Amino acid sequence: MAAKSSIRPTYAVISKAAGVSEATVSRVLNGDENVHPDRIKAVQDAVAKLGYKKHRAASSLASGRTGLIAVVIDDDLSIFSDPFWATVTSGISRVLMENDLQTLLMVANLDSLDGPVAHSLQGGEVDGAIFFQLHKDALVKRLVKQRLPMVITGTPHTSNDFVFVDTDNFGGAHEATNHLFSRGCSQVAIITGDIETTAGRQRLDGYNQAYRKSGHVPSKHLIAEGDYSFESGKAAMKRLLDQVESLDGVFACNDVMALGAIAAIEEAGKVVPDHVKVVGFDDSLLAQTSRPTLTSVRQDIVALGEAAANLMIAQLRGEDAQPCILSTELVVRESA
Amino acid sequence: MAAKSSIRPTYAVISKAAGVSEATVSRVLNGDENVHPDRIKAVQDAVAKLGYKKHRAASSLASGRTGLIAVVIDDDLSIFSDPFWATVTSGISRVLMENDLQTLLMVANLDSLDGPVAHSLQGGEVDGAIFFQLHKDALVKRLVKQRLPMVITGTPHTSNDFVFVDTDNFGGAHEATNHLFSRGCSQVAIITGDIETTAGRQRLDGYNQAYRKSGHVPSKHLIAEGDYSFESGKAAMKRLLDQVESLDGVFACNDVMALGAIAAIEEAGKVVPDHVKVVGFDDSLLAQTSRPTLTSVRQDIVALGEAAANLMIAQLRGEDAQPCILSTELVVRESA
DNA sequence: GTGGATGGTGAAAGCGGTTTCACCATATCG
DNA sequence: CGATATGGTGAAACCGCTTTCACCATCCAC
Repeated sequence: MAAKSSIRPTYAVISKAAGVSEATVSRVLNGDENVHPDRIKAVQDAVAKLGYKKHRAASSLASGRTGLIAVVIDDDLSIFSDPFWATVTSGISRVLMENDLQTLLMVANLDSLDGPVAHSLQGGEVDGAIFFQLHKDALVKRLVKQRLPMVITGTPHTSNDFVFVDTDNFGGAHEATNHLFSRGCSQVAIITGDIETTAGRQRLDGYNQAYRKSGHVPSKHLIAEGDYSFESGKAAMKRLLDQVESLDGVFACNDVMALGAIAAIEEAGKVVPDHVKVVGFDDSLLAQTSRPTLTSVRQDIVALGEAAANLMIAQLRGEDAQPCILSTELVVRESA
Repeated sequence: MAAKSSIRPTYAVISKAAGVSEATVSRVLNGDENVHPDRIKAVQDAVAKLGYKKHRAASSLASGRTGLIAVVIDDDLSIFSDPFWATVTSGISRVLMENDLQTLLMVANLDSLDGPVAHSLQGGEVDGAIFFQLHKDALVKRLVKQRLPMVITGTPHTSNDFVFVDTDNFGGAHEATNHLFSRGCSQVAIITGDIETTAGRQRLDGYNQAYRKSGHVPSKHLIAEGDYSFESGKAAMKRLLDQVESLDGVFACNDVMALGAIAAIEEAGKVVPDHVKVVGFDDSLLAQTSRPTLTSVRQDIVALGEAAANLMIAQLRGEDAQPCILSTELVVRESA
């Protein structure tokens, strides 16, 4: 038994100080309605005076609630280069902390239905889990069945069963594409992200719809697939420039690929935005520091995290949580 | 009492299945030496067969150990734009998980000695804490006194008392500066980071020493102070160009400022690297995607996290943990 | 062969909360 | 006015694991 660094007061102490039973202390501290105001006050005073703080482990053991929410991140490439998840996580963490919940971070490969993460989540070690960018939803589906409260950040493939929050990928892409047309472009290409992901798919859909609405017809030649990396953006742009001579606008599904595209355009001896206009997505730091600075679709990433946390809290309260789509905003800079 | 989603086996079940007492089950599961091999096997078999997993809360309550390590991040600007901490954290998290410890994420303002974070840490809710970039060490000092195992990521100001891991800021800056001289520069400036931080100070020291070793004398005019932001880098560079006509090299203490510097240089009508060579620090994604691509000092950020986690684990085991400095590597690209 | 280490074990007492249950007051009803 | 709900309360069981303690074997030395 590890020596306790300091002797914390327990219910025994509080109840004595307040002149009530431990049961009543518990009632007060858990917001039970049926306690006489006088005793509520007595307990609260004692708690304040003695600087009492509940012992999490003891509370968990007795109640079955841990006060822990897992934030589960697939152990993927993107994490190491993209500040996105860090920002979302900080939003989540803040809201959870305000609600007296703690954030348990799990970075791991989620393919296995049997890894340590899966065990933790199934083993009742947490009260809920917030997932990021789902590639495979086998694990999540199972957890839903076990009635673990969950929130997905990013739209899942089979959306009906899950509670999720997401940026309005469709709307953002739509606006980006429209912007290029309104700037006078007539041949607008798209460099997609991974279209296996819903975000990638939705951005492509937004592009397509904007294209059709503009009266133009989106040609297959104008669609190049990327994977969110700089190199893929550059390569895709090279292909596009080769195939479509009159190309004068491109919407890249993230900022990194947009920079790749700009690199390719300049290597081809053309100038951004004079010859080809470029719009990115994310409005990351890159968009502000690149030259030319990048017009980009901004998403409120912190808000995304906060929304995820709030949906989780709603579920824990037993309220029913509706999926939530956050709107985007186009930030116009030099590139388009 | 929340209904348990599934009935987990308990010691009662295991001990019956293995034909031993619960005490012995506990001994086996906690690696007690003095148990007969036959019983160890019996228990292990029962555990495997029944898919037993320890109940964390119960274990914590009884043992006083929570199995939780806090990763504490000051609620600062940098977090939202810099992927640095995310990467470190993922390294930490991985190592902790491999050692059956969990990562509790706390993003909060650490100025107050009395906030929720301080309470959690002091209240025995975690077995240890890993801090990032310390600005104020009042809280940390207090926790050290309370004998909470701690690791600081980044060199603390008063280093003697703490266990910490850090990148070799001095060495990296030294190498960067040397590189500029070896490329033929003679007037090499530095754009420092926040020199209130030890990292900022060490990088400046490395620059100074490299300068002296080269036989040149570092002039005060060659030192411009920045704050790690793009704008500060740009402004600093503008000042430097105004003051030192013959300037032909600059070492910026991070990549973002290096990009700011490049922007200022080009605005002044000069060319990188022909007229002025630039070296950054971090080797972030920015360094690879900027144009010209950026020569930068690379630090192994994941390793930094892993080292921090390993130092924590060593402390938990009662071994004494020595501070640890990770070496850097200069990645040469177009800018210098 | 006896006394004292030593290894191996189980019963039982916690750890610090939560929750059930029985109980005593009042308040409400017919 | 007796019978029945209702609010408020404390005693005690319990959550699942850890650890102390007492105890019984052995094993060793003398």
